[in-house]
Amino acid sequence: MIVAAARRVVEAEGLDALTLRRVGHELGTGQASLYRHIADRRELLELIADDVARDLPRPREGDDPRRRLLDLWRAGHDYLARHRWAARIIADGDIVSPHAERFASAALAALVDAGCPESEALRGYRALWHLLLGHLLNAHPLGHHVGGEPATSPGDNVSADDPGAEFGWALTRLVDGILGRDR
Amino acid sequence: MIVAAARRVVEAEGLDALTLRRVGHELGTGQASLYRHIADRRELLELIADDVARDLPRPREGDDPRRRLLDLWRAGHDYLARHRWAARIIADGDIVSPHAERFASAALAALVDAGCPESEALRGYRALWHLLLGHLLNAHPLGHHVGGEPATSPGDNVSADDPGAEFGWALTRLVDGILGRDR
DNA sequence: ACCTGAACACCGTTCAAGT
DNA sequence: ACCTGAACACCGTTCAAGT
Repeated sequence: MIVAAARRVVEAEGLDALTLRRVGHELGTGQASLYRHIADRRELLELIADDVARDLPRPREGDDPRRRLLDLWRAGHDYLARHRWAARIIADGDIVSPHAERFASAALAALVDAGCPESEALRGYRALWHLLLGHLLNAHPLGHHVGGEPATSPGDNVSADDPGAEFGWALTRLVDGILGRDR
Repeated sequence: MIVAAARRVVEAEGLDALTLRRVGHELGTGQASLYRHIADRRELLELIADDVARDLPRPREGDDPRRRLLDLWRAGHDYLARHRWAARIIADGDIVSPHAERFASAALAALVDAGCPESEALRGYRALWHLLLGHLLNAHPLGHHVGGEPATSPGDNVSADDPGAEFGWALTRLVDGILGRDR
């Protein structure tokens, strides 16, 4: 399968290594043959993006709603952090991914369950998604060295070297801001 | 000046149109001549990214600190939204932009002024930057059509069609979450 | 009818040849 | 010494020629 071959390349060598010639070679065929199955390179990117989206996490049952919301997004972040190339694909093109919509629906529902008014849920979802995307796409914020080394004060166990924890910190703040909860 | 020529191209025709041949033509010279002034294409991107960063907004004086913080980020967003290609450059490479650091320092100081503990300011800054970057890079969140059309309820004057206002909404929530303020 | 080698129009980058 | 035309090693995409 062409999607499987493309994913093998992209997981092993990154998005820049994903050329049609490389995928063709992986399948033991010429690059021109790929055009029997896809319209262009963009479509191939769309297909592998949807393929990763298939394994986006589902919400866990049972926890309290706010916890469930936070865990879902944190799990989504950690999963996509292992497949950063997917974030790059989503950012460039206007990709429509059916499998991603399942995650989006779950995230929207979790937000409402946690107490977000329905009229704000969609904007809240988008805000969370943009926060996630920003974290995935930019390891180093604008002007790395602002303020010198991260002032690791006592009790500050979240360093920039642990992107998952850093996202978790930001996520909690944004969720609390959306839910209007004081900590 | 080579940077000016490159910016002319990128502003008029977008980042994908920025080829070295095109810039060379703009300057009335061959593409090979550019290598007298820059090491490679990446360096040219870095130079024009730093060039936009020169005009990033400065904080306004006088307002109350929270307002000043919100205005600074909102102005930063609106400015970069007019130069979206810059966000793409920052997202791909590990760009170090001296001019961007001035904005970053101001944003950090504004956060502290607004009451953010120093030990959290850097993480707060990064969270805000990632939210901004996510907004700039992704016009359409994962699976556009979740929940059908944005449920524009009465009093909901922020639609997805106004990216500036949408960012403003998310920004306010994240800032309030960081500052631990209840609305 | 289906597949694909070879070609086309690009790209960033290099380097020997020109001044 | 400085500049650059022409070439090189890539791309995505097309299409006529092969089966």
